[in-house]
Amino acid sequence: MAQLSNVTPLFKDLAKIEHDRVACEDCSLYRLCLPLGLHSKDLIQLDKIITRSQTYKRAQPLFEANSKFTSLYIVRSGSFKTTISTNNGREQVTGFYFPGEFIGLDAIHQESYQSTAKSLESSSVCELPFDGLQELGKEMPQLQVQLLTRISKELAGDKSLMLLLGKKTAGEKLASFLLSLSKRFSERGFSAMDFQLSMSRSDIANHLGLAVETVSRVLSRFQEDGLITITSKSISLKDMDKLQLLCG
Amino acid sequence: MAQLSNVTPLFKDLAKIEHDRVACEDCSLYRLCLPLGLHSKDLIQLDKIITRSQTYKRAQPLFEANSKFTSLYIVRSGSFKTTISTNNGREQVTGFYFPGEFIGLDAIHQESYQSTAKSLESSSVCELPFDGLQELGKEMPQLQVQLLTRISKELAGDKSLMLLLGKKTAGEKLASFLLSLSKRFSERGFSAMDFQLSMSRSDIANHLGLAVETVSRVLSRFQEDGLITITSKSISLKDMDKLQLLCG
DNA sequence: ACAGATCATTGATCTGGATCATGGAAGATA
DNA sequence: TATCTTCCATGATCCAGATCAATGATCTGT
Repeated sequence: MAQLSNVTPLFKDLAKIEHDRVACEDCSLYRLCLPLGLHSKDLIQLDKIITRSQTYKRAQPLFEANSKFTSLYIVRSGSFKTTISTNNGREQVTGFYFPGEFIGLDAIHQESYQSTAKSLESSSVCELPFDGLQELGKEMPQLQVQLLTRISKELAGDKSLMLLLGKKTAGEKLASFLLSLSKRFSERGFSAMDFQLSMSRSDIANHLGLAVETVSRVLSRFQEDGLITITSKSISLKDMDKLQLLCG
Repeated sequence: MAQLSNVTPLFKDLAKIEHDRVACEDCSLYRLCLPLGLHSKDLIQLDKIITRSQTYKRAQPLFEANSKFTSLYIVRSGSFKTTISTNNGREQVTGFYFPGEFIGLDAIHQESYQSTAKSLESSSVCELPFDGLQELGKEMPQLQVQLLTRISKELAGDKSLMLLLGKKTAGEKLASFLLSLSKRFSERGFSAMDFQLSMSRSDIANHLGLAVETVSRVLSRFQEDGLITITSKSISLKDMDKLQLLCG
């Protein structure tokens, strides 16, 4: 079967870059991002404390667990995963992050990051030093509201994931996962039906509390049943209604 | 074997009440609660928007999923559980809440609660209307910081729970759960070794992604191995070091 | 104080998904 | 272009924990 031999990295060009100098106001992520709802003059203030990163190559860490917490990050292009570990080294993928999404929110309450964040492909971020953000927050309540809203949304997502991990079968897990990706992609102006999986099968398996082999098998089954077409990293959802039903 | 025939409800008297009129300043939960770090005059403002509830009896809902989101709640006495459900009615216990802890943070980003909260025993709460809180927040950045810190802490806890649900064995799950309760009780000035389980075995099982029978068996095994003593709702941790090791 | 309902414990059996094993495809490195 | 390594798919086997079943303990309401 023909494979796409040279897959374009996901979201690479979503934020039109000139990496290091694009004001929030001009960024194509604006409507998905933190600044939404801020006044233009506030936006300029915010802009001042943001650092736009250079490119992270695949698998490069954004921060490591237990390192000092200094900044929140917003994905600018590409994608990331976060993981936490047990003492004896078992690892759990706690989330995948796409453009406009925050990374590091779970560290705010303490001195150091509790997860490790790694890029899944060639990616970039906006760095928001937390001290600076708090300073700004004193004069810009709307910024605090935004932050609170975002973190609440992540919390809600994690509660749903608990339901998935605790109560769903392998098939339900995969169906839920694919539809959740689909939703996030379409919110970002991409096709809800056809997209690239920037993460490996084993990242998916780990995130959903499954073995890689199970993920492979279930995806193959979904394909046989005409629910999806999948070749390596490219997936196409053929029957979203049936997938929806399958979610449990 | 002798059972405690009439177990005193957990935490019933922690917040010395006179239910409806105890200023935050005088509340025994002060150091665990939201107001921590606020100036005295701010505290008075905060006090004004807080409603102190009457007693919720066992299994009484604090709010239901899909009802309109209006308020955050802080447990004042007793304890609560929150649950979410799949479309086809399977339920996941997403958290247990003790005095000084927030309920409803995952609803901030939307119009309605996404979970249902029910009391586990005779309990009471402080109700914080979210609109009022936001108004206050505009003049009291410290309040926003507190809120952000609390929600981040819950987020971090949920990430750890994902690790537990996805990667731990039944024994590791129970050991982690018991130690986590122990920690929270001792933070509240109670014994870290001896406490009451206000939730049923089936709530525990559900929360940890196990069957009730498994919870029973593992607890019995822990008892045989001298790690704990347990009679109905009363538990006593006999070997915290070994339990710690068992967490994985 | 009693009856019915719910909750907890323990044993017997079953199963979904893990683990083990293999071979092939696709990136990475040089 | 060859070699190494990681990733993915699929088959065979196994097991931790689910499910089924039965009994006793505890709670609730009257």
